[in-house]
Amino acid sequence: MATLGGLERSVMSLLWDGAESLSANEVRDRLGEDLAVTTVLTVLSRLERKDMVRRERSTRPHRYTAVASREEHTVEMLNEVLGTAGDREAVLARFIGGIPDSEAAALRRLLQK
Amino acid sequence: MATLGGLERSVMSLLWDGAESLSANEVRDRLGEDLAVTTVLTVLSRLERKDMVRRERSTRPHRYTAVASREEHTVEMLNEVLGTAGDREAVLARFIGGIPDSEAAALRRLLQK
DNA sequence: ACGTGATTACTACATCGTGTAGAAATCACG
DNA sequence: CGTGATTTCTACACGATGTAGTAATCACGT
Repeated sequence: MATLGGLERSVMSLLWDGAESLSANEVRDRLGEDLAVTTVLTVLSRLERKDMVRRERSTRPHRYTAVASREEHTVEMLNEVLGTAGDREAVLARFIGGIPDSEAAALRRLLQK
Repeated sequence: MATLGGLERSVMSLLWDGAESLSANEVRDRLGEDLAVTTVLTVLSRLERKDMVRRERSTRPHRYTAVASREEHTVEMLNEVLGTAGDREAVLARFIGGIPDSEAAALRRLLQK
């Protein structure tokens, strides 16, 4: 599973938001905080190990991209949570009991087709 | 939020499955592993601090119960995950795209009434 | 009221994940 | 081939978790 720390999450956000790949230095610059590049590289390596990030090693600054989109990743998380659920349907029942009407409507529409 | 370790999760499972409250010794006995009671007590205290468990202090072995049902807790987790989602509806759309037909049917039914 | 066995609280330590970065190795360009 | 940029390796602090010993506290029987 993939539980991220704060900095890891910030880095993923950058990779998710901009569609293009980023180098370690670019990541460091876009993070507000004043971090050493090595710090960013460490984080990126860990994210790579967690299969959250792919690294282009053939170029000279290596370039990093998110393996999955933020939405794909979120869906994975949802399924992970539901995997520990016991009774999936009971959980979903409760869940939709608590969502705003507008969203319920959207879901109904999605389930229609 | 509430991210649990392995032992913590095992203890919660016990409290979720049996509906009654348990003492530390009862918890230790029902966990397969051979743990010291103090270990179990520590875990239960931490779960109490995390608001996952309520402790009845007036009795002499103290008795412990889960604050929320497994399903309630799972729904909380789901909402937590969705909170980091960016575009909730996009995520739900993808999610629904991936569930088995039977479950989609169940959801449709639930959204009907 | 008191001792004693059961229960709980306090303290401690190892391990692991994460944030953080220096030092060393490696690369590519002039 | 040297040199600046980049990457790798190593290290350490800190918090969460698993694990348990020791000390404190409680309640019951006599």
